[in-house]
Amino acid sequence: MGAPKQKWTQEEEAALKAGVIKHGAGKWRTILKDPEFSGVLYLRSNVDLKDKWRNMSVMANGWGSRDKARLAVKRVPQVPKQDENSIALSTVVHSDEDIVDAKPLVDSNDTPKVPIPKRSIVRLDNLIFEAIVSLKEPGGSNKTTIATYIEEQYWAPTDFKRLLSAKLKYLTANGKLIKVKRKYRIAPTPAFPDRRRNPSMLLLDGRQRVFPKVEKDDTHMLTKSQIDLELEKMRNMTPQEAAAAAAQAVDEAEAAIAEAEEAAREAEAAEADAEVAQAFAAAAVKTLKGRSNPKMMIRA
DNA sequence: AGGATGCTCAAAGGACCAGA
DNA sequence: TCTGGTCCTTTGAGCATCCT
Repeated sequence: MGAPKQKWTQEEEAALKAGVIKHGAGKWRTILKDPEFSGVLYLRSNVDLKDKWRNMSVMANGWGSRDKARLAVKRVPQVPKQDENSIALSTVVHSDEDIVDAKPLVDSNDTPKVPIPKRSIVRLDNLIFEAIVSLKEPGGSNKTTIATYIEEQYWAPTDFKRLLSAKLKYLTANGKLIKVKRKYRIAPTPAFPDRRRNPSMLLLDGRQRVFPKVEKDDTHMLTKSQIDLELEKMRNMTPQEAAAAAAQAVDEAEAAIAEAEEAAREAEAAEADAEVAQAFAAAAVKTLKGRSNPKMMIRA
């Protein structure tokens, strides 16, 4: 082999985790270019990141790399991007979010089988932001317009309207959206959010940031001069300071992952409850269908 | 407008090395 | 010898640009 083996340090691993949380798995080039991580990951290529993330995911699944290689589906032609992201992070970052899904993403074994269209799986709040941004309506967009936009762009579930209303309400309550005369527009976001408090910050469409779960007294807007000051500070960082910042990012990322894993466990429990409820409902329907006389049904 | 071409990026699989 | 970790190569999708 050409290059000598370079063992991944804890710092690099943490930077990778933080990068995946920030940009998503599969965005290896983006992570490498991110000044927040490039200082730590400068020795790594995008392929290295991908390989390391693959290893880390394999370990998390409890499979050895050889086991996984054997079990791996034989090279489906270019499974769409975001796939690994959705597999690896769906129980981490996205676990507490509504998902708009075009096709079944995984089967019961969490094994991807069906090639998924590019825009197949997205979070509803991201869609709402995307709709508002794309529609560019003065004063914001109303619910109907947003719904129409999303339905045109994505496959929407049957109870989509209800989900949308709930989500709009939630986002407005959280201060992420501003509602004026039935129109919604995006609330201004802090330029340099405290990521310890907003660890699951996500990048929307490479341009706009979404900050889930903003605590009431948790936001602070920065003025332009403050932003300039922050930028200047970053530029003047010594390697040691940059390393310290990276280490801090690592801690934050790990805390975020732990949090997300907890949320995922809760989601799984909720799913199990829902399955039980569904089974009861199905049994009830079956019982009722078994009765030939409709009047009897009503009385029953 | 739309087809051809080239570039970039990511996924996947295999090769290789080191340690248990 | 086996297994895990890292590196390398191949393949294909997406995108931008150029040309007809």
